[in-house]
Amino acid sequence: MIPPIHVRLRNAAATRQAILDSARRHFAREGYDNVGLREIAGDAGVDPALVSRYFGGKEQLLKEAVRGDTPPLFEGIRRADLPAHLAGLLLEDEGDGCGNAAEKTERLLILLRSASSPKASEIAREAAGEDILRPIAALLDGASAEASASLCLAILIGAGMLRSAFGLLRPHRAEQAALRTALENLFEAALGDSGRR
Amino acid sequence: MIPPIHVRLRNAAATRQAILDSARRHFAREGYDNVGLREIAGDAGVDPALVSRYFGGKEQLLKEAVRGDTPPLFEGIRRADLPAHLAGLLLEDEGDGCGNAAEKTERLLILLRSASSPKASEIAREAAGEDILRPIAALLDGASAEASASLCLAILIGAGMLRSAFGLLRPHRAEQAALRTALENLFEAALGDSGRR
DNA sequence: TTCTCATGTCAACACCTGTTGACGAAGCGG
DNA sequence: CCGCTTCGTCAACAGGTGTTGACATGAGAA
Repeated sequence: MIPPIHVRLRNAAATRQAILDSARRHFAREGYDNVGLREIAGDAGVDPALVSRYFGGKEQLLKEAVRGDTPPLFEGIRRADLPAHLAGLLLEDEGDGCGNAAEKTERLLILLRSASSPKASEIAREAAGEDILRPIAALLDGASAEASASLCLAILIGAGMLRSAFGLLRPHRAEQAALRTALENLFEAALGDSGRR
Repeated sequence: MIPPIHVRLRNAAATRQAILDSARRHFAREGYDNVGLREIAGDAGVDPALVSRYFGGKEQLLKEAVRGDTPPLFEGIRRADLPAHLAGLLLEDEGDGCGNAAEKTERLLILLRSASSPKASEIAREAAGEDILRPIAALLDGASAEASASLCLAILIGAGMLRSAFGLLRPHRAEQAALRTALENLFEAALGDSGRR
């Protein structure tokens, strides 16, 4: 189902990237401490020891998986686009349909699935603040900008959790548009009266 | 900080209850697989072996902790009261201020903090459906009743997660009322046009 | 008391985790 | 060829988990 390239002879950079990709996939789908280094290394076609060796530990691996080279979640987004964009981040997490999440929302999935772990929650919290809360709040103004952004993050986490862990909020094609507009309305309500800057 | 009664001589029913109480506290605050049987047993003043012996395993303990004797979350609630009641469930999770969550919302915390664990997610999913989704949907009508209830659950999970794992959405006294009304508006938006039955 | 059974304790098991040190082997310049 | 560095593998470790069987000890009955 997930066939990575196992033929990769003594190329340090490629091996490192393969580990990072495998880690992103697994962290996003299972969460930080529901997956072992042996699984991550196995899917990368590598010995588990290399993970600790290259990244200096599982926590560092999570840090690089969360930060790393992925594009920012909010770029060129305006206040008026926010609800639709947020709903899109949630609903497009199926990606290419091969079980791989879309690259842009993979980080979001990693964050929300690793929030419960005590080892990972600090990393997740920091990344969520930097990558989600701050960009959203920057688009708003008024005293309630931060609170509104927090509510949006809450919806992201809750709805993402329902989808990825509970299998809920995954309607058929016919109802998908309805869910999207419902989510957009919800995000709009979370933003409240935080006007355009 | 949490001193349970360690003097409990050979009373099977009382020890069972003590284990269950300790498990509820820990599951609600740390989540299913972030706490060990040794911690739960330790706070109950009991040998860890007794947990497996009385409940037949950690998973069964979670099942009893989630079901159990606690009162239902939605009782005597009408459609018009729903937003305020849902917001109350979230904001009153501090309980007596001694670190113990209010009994009524403890179950909610157990559910949302154990949703990520693969061992516990099935139990959490089932309990969430029975104790939250179904009661909410029962108060609504129309084709979108289930979807609206799912959105409410998403807000509960997300906001609860932000509060318990990230420490967010915990305003000072002055802003507490504002958060409450913001949450009520959010739940109202999630309910959408699902009218009163 | 003595017998008995429920109740609780102890130590150990088997399993899994992340991590590391010692070793092997490929690539490459000499 | 040799020597050397980089890359990868192997086995093992220390720590933690849930669980279980053997043993101790309480309370109550005969």
